[in-house]
Amino acid sequence: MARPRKFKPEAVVEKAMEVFWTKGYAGTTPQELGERMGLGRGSLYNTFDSKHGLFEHALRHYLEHESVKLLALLKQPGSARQRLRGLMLAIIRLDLADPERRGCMAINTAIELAGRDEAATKLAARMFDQTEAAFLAVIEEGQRTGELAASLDAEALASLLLNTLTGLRVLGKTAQDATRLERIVDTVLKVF
Amino acid sequence: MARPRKFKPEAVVEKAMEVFWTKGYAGTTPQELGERMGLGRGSLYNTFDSKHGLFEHALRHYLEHESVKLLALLKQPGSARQRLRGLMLAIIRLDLADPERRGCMAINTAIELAGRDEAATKLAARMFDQTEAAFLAVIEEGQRTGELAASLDAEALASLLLNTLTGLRVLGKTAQDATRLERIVDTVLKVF
DNA sequence: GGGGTATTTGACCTGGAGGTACAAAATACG
DNA sequence: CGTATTTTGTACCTCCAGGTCAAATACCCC
Repeated sequence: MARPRKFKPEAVVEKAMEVFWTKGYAGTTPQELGERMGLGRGSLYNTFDSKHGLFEHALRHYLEHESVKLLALLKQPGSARQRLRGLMLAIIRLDLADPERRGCMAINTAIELAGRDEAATKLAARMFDQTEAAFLAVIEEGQRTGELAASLDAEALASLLLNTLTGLRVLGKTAQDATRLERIVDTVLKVF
Repeated sequence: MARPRKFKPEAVVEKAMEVFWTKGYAGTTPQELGERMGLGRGSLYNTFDSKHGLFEHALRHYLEHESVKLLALLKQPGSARQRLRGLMLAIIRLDLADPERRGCMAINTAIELAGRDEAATKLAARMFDQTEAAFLAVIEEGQRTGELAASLDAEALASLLLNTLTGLRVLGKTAQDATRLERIVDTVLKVF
């Protein structure tokens, strides 16, 4: 019935995510968004209400894809400890290997927008909860298999790991190499 | 010989710090800076080369005053453990009590500018080092007095605490209340 | 192949960012 | 008291952010 759109919104949202992830919300211009996705601002604003609307889509995409991709590393074979450790070390390596030092988009958003943008704040908070839940699942599984003491407070440990990972991703922004960060991982795991 | 300036540069830098702290670098306009400090942009650009120049002064001021003020809490009476715990709990409370959720300016800067602004990145990194050193001093003191086991790796623990505090200040951006954060503090202290 | 609908393109608009220029004002010094 | 020197405030400038709109275009369906 109507002219079909040339692009897959999904693909555009992903491109937008890349840009926002790298430059932040305020640091990204509609101009650049258009260029990177290969469409004019007109089309852009026709599909997404506003820069902010697009940002929400992009952040949601991050939660549902990028973040999930990382947490999937927890499903690798090995003991609970190994998997928790493996995830954190892998993220350290990824963060340091990124020449742009993008870090975690949810954290970046929390820092930039928390308290001033409700929608963004909620999404970031959701990602924190999601990550904590993933840690909790691994810990509880470790307890069921007897690898980890049942007496441990699994929820408290999950929160600690969430917090640790969050810290790592911030320190990773300025870190020169991995030694300090890896040492942090090994030290925190001593509470288990 | 010449007309004297009406304002104390120190006071102006502090005002600038407040604004950058709250709204970030990109989110702050010269306009607002001028208004908040009560002088025209003319004077402003006459004294500080550029928005970026002023930002560097503001960030440096943060490191040398705000940050130092917080770390001074480590000097309160009590055991090493109590002082470490006390600092983290105090910061949690401060962060949650702030309606603007400004968090830590050095962390905010690392997130926003790391990898794209060398001067800012270095200053933020310096603050991380400074914080870690303060933790290390307390831990080593605890070891000297026999409160903490000499077998502990003091440097590793200091890094862990730096990382923990960093995480807390990020999670504090979206946290509704202190329970999760306080639990993190108590859990991490179990490695001692 | 023409109608109806939706998308695209590019021109256009307003406001404000970031900064400069310059004349007027205020001092210390001779 | 006049002058050199610096600060101040205002006006001004250019550029781009963020967004809107009209016309041209492409498709589906009959």
